Amino acid sequence: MLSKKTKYGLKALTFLALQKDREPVQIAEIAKQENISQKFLESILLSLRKTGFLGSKKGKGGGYYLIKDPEEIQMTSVIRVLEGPIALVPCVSLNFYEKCDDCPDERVCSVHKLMLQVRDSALEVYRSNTLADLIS
Amino acid sequence: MLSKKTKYGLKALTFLALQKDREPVQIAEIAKQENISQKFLESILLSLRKTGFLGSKKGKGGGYYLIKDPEEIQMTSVIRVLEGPIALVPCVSLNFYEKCDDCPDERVCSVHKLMLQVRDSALEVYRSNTLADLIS
DNA sequence: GATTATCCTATTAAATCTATGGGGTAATTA
DNA sequence: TAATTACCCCATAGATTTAATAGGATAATC
Repeated sequence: MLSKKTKYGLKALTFLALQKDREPVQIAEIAKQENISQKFLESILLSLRKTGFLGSKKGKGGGYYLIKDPEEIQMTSVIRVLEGPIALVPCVSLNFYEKCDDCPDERVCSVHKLMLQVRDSALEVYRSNTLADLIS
Repeated sequence: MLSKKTKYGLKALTFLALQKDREPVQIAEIAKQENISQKFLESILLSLRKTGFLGSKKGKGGGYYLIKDPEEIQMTSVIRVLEGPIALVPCVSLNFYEKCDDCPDERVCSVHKLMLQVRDSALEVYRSNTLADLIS
């Protein structure tokens, strides 16, 4: 299941991408428009800034704004930052690989075999979608 | 992330599918071979029996056995029974649909748009895999 | 210097997942 | 028919993760 963090983060990114100019938008306004807990959104936007998706400005007239063009923001990187691994099990994860304790041999593991395919199919979707695709 | 329940359930199904005949296999043996907590596995096998995948036999020489051919067991149904929804958000789920509280209009929701594609791609994988495919 | 709005840490509340415990029931075997 | 075997079922506890909240610090603007 997709976490609220990811869901809210995607909605916020979409909201910011839809702004005509790249003027800063306050957390409070995004939270209100998208029906998100303001404090929770605050931490999400913060992590999106730290990972290079957003810029911020303090003081009056401040807020958050997109730092790149929506066309350049791939869903693979957004998902990995907000949600973590794209794979459903660590043993098929490209960026968060981990061996299973219980599994003696991945090469003959049925779960591994199935989840490898699921990962690849999800990856293809995320790779072929940018933020720009989501707002069109 | 895939739950242990689903992971263990898939491993158990695979294990049973690999038995030459359809002789019952004891919970204890499956648990040992696949490194699964016996009591936990017990509840998983029970739910697989109740949903028509497995049969069981009590008393000496008893255990669980596959009730259908591996070719007839689609991953879509296995996943739905063990894991629940295939979709990552309820608003794009075919079998477990639910409207989002916060979202005023699904048709213009970016999360909805993205997750619809992810669901479809996962669905295609699960539909094209039977238990037989996982053991070959 | 007052106001605005982000920044940061810590904590809590809730939900879900995983595992365990203990006894009950049915089938088999002798 | 008695003993053994192995599934059946309920209840609960422990662990982990997620979601949300609180409170104050910091920086920029007017």
